[in-house]
Amino acid sequence: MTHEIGQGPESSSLISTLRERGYRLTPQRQLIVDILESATGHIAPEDVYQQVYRQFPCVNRSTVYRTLDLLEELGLVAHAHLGDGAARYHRTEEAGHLHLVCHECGTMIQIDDLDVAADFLAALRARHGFVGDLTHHAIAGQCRHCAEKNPDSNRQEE
Amino acid sequence: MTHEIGQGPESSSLISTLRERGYRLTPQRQLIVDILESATGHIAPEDVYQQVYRQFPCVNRSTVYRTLDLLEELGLVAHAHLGDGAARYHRTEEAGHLHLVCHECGTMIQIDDLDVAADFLAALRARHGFVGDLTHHAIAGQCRHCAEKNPDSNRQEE
DNA sequence: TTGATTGCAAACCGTTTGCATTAGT
DNA sequence: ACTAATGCAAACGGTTTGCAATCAA
Repeated sequence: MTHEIGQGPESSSLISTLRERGYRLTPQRQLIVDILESATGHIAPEDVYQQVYRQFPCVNRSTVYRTLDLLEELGLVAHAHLGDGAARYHRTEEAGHLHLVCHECGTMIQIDDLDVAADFLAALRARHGFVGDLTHHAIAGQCRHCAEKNPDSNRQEE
Repeated sequence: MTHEIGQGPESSSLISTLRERGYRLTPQRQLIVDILESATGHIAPEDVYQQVYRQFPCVNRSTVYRTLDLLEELGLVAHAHLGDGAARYHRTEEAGHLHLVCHECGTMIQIDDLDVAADFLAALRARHGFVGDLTHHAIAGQCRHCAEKNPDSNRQEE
């Protein structure tokens, strides 16, 4: 890497976190963190890479993956699986969402208020000692529209 | 395919379903259906293929995939994503299960009684018109053991 | 006979890996 | 100087595809 990568304004918490844990501060990491910090909501590794690439085509995809892994280890980001292909990353600062994905039309409903799930999660915890996280996998099903149009209860598709 | 593939005892409902819908009854399809019918619980395409292969090595993986797709279209099987790699197929006759997967130790808890989720699903339906199916994706989280050992609420891993 | 179904091989997508080189500390 | 981090290229697992050959109807 010979090109210069300017450091974003918000890297300070990252920098200290990295240093504390003995990791090195590289331009690539700064860039990727900056991108994650300016992104809203969920973003796939490929999207991160595309944004990186626009600025610095020399940065490699695998570095994006490795950096996302690192940031997840450090607790700065987390990923979720929304049913389709790639995982989606988001800053852990941001509140988690529930994702309802219709397996007929593909519509995704995002639910910010996690209270709907509170009793269910409490029951899982009480009965099985399991601390569930419903934000990690999308919830499959039929959206209102498709349920009205096609009210079968047997079908299950992606 | 020159080898003979005997037809299982339970193919009759499939045969009629196929014929009704204008599909052809091939030995490959019979074999795969027989395997699915003698299998208990969830089974990955690769597992199906391995069992097929043991009996008839000439049958191709892609035929397994295509047949699973077809059977799903016909409503005879459904698939679920349990967090790790491959999808798992099961007969739709069999009751659905909830799968709780610990993202720290990998333990999977299977819950046959879907009542735990009933109120939650009812709430989703009432508030968003969404008919959710919690059996399609595993629920991520921490199992009892890991939650006691490592009670952080921030971490999220596969 | 003829179109659905198969086998094959190759491609696909998202991700991971081994290794030599580079560059933070 | 030392070793973590990178770029590269190749592999991975799971799945899908285009096409010519086959075979159930």
